[in-house]
Amino acid sequence: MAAVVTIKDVAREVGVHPSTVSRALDPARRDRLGEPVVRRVLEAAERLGYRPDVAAASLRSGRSKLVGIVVPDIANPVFSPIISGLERALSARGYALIVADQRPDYAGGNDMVQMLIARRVDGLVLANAALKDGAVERCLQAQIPVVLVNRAEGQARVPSVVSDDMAGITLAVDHLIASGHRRIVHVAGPQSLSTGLLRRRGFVAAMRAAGLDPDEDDIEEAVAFTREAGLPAARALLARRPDATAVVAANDLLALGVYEALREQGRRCPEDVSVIGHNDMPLVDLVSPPLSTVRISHHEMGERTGALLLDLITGTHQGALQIVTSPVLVARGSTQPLEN
Amino acid sequence: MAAVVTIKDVAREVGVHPSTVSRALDPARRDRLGEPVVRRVLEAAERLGYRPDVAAASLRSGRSKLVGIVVPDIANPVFSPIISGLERALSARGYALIVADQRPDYAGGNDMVQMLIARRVDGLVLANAALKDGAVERCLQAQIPVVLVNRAEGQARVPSVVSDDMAGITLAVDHLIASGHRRIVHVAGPQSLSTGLLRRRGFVAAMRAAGLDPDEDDIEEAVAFTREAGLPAARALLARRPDATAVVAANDLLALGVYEALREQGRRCPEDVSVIGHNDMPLVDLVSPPLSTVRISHHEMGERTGALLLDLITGTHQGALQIVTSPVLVARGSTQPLEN
DNA sequence: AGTGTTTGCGCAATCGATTGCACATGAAGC
DNA sequence: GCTTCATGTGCAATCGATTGCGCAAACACT
Repeated sequence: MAAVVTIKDVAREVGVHPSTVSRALDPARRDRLGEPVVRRVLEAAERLGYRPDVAAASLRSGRSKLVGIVVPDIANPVFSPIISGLERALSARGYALIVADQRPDYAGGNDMVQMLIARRVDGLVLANAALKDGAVERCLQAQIPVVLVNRAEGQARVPSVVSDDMAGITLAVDHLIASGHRRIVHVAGPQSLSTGLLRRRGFVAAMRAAGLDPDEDDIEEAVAFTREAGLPAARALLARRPDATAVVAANDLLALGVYEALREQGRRCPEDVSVIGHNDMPLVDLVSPPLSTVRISHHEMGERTGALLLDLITGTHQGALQIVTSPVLVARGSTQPLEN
Repeated sequence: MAAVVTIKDVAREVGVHPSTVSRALDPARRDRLGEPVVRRVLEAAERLGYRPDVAAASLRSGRSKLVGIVVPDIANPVFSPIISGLERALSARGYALIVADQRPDYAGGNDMVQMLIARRVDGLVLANAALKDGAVERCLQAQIPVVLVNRAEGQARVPSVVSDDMAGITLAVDHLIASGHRRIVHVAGPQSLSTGLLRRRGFVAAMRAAGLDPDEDDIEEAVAFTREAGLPAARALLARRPDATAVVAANDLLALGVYEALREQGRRCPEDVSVIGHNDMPLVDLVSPPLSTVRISHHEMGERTGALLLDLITGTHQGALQIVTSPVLVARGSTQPLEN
């Protein structure tokens, strides 16, 4: 009873050739057939409980209806909504998603990419691209559609979906300036990542636009986008610039590291120093004080990545290959107008 | 140049039959061959850059080296570490992971399970099982190995990996009792989920063990494991039991809902009321006050789930089919000894 | 030396669906 | 009434790897 139903069973049932069933089941090829046959095939397939064997179809056609995503860390609250949005966009069109976690011990991550290519994925999403990334090369020469998400590449060789990082930081800086702050410093992210680089550039540009001219000492680069990396960076920065009244962090985790550094020094946030993050991760509204930040809709980025990739796979794409989403400012309790 | 290398190419190169190459490449079947042949095949495969076609192998052998997981919400901080741990365990042994997000609009979620079965996954992980779950039926009759994680089923028909919920709640209750609390109430989770049910039972049992006898009014069931559901439940509970000095929440998100309810009523935590959660999600150490909770290692649960499932798939399993991990108490600022 | 057994590898069928091509049927054109 | 086409369906090869079976050579044994 649990015998698996194949296309032949359906063909026998209806009294047609298997190839006819194959065509009837494919909406794109359906119209080459007579309407009554199609109807009978569909009905029989339904009744017998036919499920196409993806492996067989994939072997013959070369298409797997599978998309791979490589992420640095699935559990990172930045990436999980991206995966979620992506999965939503893909499954709506019959594609499934393979998630590969980037092991830190494989520099470049070609390994995961190779694995996914060996699995004959129809497309690939890279959520971990560095500014110059070897994995991108591999995809390019494997002729496989690929979209970068969250982080872009140095040269825009491949499509990407990112937040407007420069604009986001500008939002943060302008918010502080509007509150009267002038001595504003920046905890930057790793400069090997587009997010780290662009946010730093954005910081400098926004400050200049306000007539301020930050120098090297106003910026400290954290080695990673983590709380752990944020703490020493913030310590160093606050030591160099004890008169700073506000800190712009390149992301929320770094901002939390700044919180810790301030606490160590017995300085209060926001009374002594305002702090603003970036991303608006879950729960940052509940930390103390509630973190002001710049909201990026990672879920939406995931969905748009999926849509773009599917268009690329089916060859129906038109429109921009570089999608940029607009961040919005979320002011909470960690920033306040400068007193006096 | 980018021509894909098949097993035939390798065979021709070495001067043996394709079947020999197939055997030489499989460690399990390798020992049936002569050592020099194996060596030459391996060398040639490496040199030519041979990558097995998973679709073809899957079609013929019926094994896909693919495992599916169904989760209620990828972005939920409870599930993402599970996925992460699972992926780690699987990829170490050459399996890839397909993630399917459970749409709320499909009651029972058989749909996702069907999709995964149609993709010929070798095994399935269900992270969303209700106490009586139709999806489990499907897996059972599809004869496909399945492991439940995080939530167990009512009857233990299938293997599962869960935290010891009763023990966890006991930890929480005992911690409060040791701090002098007596009027302790419980915000329970949905009773249709094993986590909700067991934690509630655990609460009652632990209280009784301490010589206290909680009644219905000391417990309020939230409709979901969310902050949003926690708020009204906490409101109702605190209204019924205004003299309560401590609240045990069935998970951290509910505990945060309790925070909000207390704030509404102008009561302070922990001075007026102690609150303890469950799970130790990321960032709950940074909320105000830092949340005392019971730590569950979801990442570890994911890894053990993967190991168990692989054993089941390869038929090499021995040992328990119901794995229970031990939670630990994490006391932070939201609980304090009862004054006076 | 002859028989029996093991070892090592080739042969060919097979998994289930897709697809280029061939062919039959009926309609249309002159 | 015969050629020309269009339309709808069947035929069979094919994708790449796996695997049961069979056979030959090498070895063991009396």
